[in-house]
Amino acid sequence: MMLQNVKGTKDILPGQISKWQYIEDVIRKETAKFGYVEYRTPIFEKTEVFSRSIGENTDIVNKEMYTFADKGGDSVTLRPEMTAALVRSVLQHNLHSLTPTQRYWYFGPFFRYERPQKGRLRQFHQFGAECISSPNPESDYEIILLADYVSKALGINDYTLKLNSLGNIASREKYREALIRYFSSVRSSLSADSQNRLEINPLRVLDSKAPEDIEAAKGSPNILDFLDTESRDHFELVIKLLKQSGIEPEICPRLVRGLDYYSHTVFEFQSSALGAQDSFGGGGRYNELFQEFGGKPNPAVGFAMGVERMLIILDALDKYPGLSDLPDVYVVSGNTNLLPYINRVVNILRNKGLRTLSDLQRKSMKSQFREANKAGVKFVVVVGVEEFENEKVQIKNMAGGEQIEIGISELAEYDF
RNA sequence: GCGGGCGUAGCUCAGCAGGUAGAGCACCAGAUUGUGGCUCUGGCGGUCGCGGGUUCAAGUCUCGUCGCUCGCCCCA
Repeated sequence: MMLQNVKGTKDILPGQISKWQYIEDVIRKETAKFGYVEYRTPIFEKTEVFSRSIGENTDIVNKEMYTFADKGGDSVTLRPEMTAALVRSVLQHNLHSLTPTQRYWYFGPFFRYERPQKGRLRQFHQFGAECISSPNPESDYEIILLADYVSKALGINDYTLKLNSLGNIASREKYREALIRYFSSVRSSLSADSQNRLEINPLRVLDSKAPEDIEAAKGSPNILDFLDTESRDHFELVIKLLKQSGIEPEICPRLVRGLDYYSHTVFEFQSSALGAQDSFGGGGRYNELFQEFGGKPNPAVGFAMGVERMLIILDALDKYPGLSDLPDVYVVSGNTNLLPYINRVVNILRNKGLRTLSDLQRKSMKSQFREANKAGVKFVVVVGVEEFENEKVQIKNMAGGEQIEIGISELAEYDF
């Protein structure tokens, strides 16, 4: 084999690019409806940006980060997610003190060193949004609604919204203790992985896929029973607002997420069109992250959606509108001596705004027609010796086959 | 890091119980010398992922290796 791409990376080939552009267009339109503005940060950051925020004992930090020392000896990391980088940037530029609320969206590549499988790559793309500086449930609602708008605008109508609350820090700590007590009592029936999780992050025993863990988790305490009044009120208003907007969340008390910085609301968007990795989006509230970075406490909530996973869903649903990046016109000629005249014609067409091709291979007229046909143009403009001598061009409609002749002086005004 | 499946022309694949490679599509060119799509004819194109082993002989058996893919872990 010749040189190949790096494992877990994908070339986005020209035949696929219109799908990407379509998704990006939809994202721009929908986020604009909510008044969110785009945010771009560097592809890599100092390693502490992620290790400190995401959690030292998460898989992302432990084994999935692309971390390396640069020539100066600094440890840098290809971003595995956006939230930490964006919080770093907002703090650095004091954007959180310029307006009451900050609303941002982003789109770009992210990197995680994992074994690739369906819907999981080492370089993948996420679209996401962050709503910063509001502690209130209406911002949780707004963020989920934005994800809903984008999903539905893309035609993903039948997704499942899984929703849970981890509560505030006090609630979560109480629950954590109860959970450790419970799982310790059935420890021997847990999978090896989960016995390990019990030490590191007991919440994650809950969403294990191992049958014995699922069985064991059935009798586990319910996190929702541990929410204090503040946490419960918050969660209930989020649910109420969503329902009023026609979004029916599925309450999943065992939904926890792999990033340590979440509290209160957490959620996932799932679709049956995907494989084992069935969630195409997820997010939650992160009220403590600003402090982690040394800033003043500042509440926020956000989500991220996997673009490749949305693509899988759209492919399965065949949900693309008529996407076309086909050229409009091909200028055919059999005679290279006519190049100046050909180019004059080509330029007139391009200045009309038509996507115009011409032959670069010095092929026969027949071959040029074949290429024109394959390219999918609606019109061929024929420029031969006779046309040159008479200052004319032939215009052939490829669909019907009819052909007319007009003067080159009329070409600029001709209605194709 | 672990487990399953796969690896033959650009693509999709065939190749029976081992005897030194085929099809369709795609691509290129012709079918009475300025015109496509249909049809016909011809052409280009493969060290059968790579390396070792068994054999007179391996795409076909065997071992290893690499790659792809699906799944586990975890996430988007």
